[in-house]
Amino acid sequence: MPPYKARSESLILKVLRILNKRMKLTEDDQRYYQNQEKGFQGEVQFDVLTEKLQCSCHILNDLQLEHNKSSFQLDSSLLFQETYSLFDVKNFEGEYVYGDEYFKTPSGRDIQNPLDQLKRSKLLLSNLLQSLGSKLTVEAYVIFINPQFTLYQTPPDLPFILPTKLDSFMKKIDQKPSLLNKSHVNLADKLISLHQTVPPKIQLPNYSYETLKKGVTCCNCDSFSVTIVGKKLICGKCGGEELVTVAVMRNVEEFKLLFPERKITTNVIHEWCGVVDSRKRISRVLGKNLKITGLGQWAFYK
DNA sequence: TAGGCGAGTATGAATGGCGG
DNA sequence: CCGCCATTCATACTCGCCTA
Repeated sequence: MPPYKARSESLILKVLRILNKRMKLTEDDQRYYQNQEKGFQGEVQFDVLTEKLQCSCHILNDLQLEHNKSSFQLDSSLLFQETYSLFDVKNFEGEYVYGDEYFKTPSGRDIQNPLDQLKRSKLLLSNLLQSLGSKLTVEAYVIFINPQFTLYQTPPDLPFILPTKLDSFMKKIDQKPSLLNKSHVNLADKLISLHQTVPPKIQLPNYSYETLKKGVTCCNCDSFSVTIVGKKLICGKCGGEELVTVAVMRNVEEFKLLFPERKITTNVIHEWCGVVDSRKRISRVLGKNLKITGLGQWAFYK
């Protein structure tokens, strides 16, 4: 069953991916980026499992909500007839020892116990649902998706689903008796409408147009060693091919993500794309795919 | 004499026509 | 499709004049 609300990469992850190939990230930023990437991969892996469910439920991924001025995020959630299950997906890897505040590891790189966060989300969601007039019971779980994760001395009765228990847990969920009606669709739509696309400001690495590497990257392998042959962009590393038009627009999207406040003009994109030496070609591509506003020197694309 | 105002000039980016 | 070139056009800049 496809999700009722699909997941997409967060803005932060998208920007980090672009920055990672166009500049040298500091060690901290690099680690932060890898964590984001890993977290996202974990969520996607869990999506595979929820989409396999046969039971009657709505899958709502990646909701950013707010209640009483407190915002909270639901990685993954399932709307059943009588219950609303939310899942915090963690892609931790390695061996840890349970602690109330931290999961400890001999290497000293401890990670925070996600339980408090989970309780907070659960409470906020319960209150939000109540304020919307819904009587659903909220259940909350932390899903440890990575098979290479072990947590020693885990107290019993925690809402933790460890990798070895994941299969049976999903089976149990699938047997939940549930029949959905119009009110559930309404609630799902309501929650989606409350979803905030602009997540709370998160610190991004410092970057500037001047210091970023310009050029078009290969759509397969992110390499900058691409050349233009006729209508196509050929990658010297992996041999990947892509229409120049498509490649330029892909680059424009990257530019927009990195510099949302800057105006898109032929010259800017010409410089940004590097390999395309004809300004006119850029201008044509932009004209075809975007809407031009203004005239002459002050024309820009939207 | 300093500051405000506006006409005239410079600028720089897109466009359209043309030949290849 | 591509590059070249003349043309166009909105705004920025300059500078002189008028007023307090």
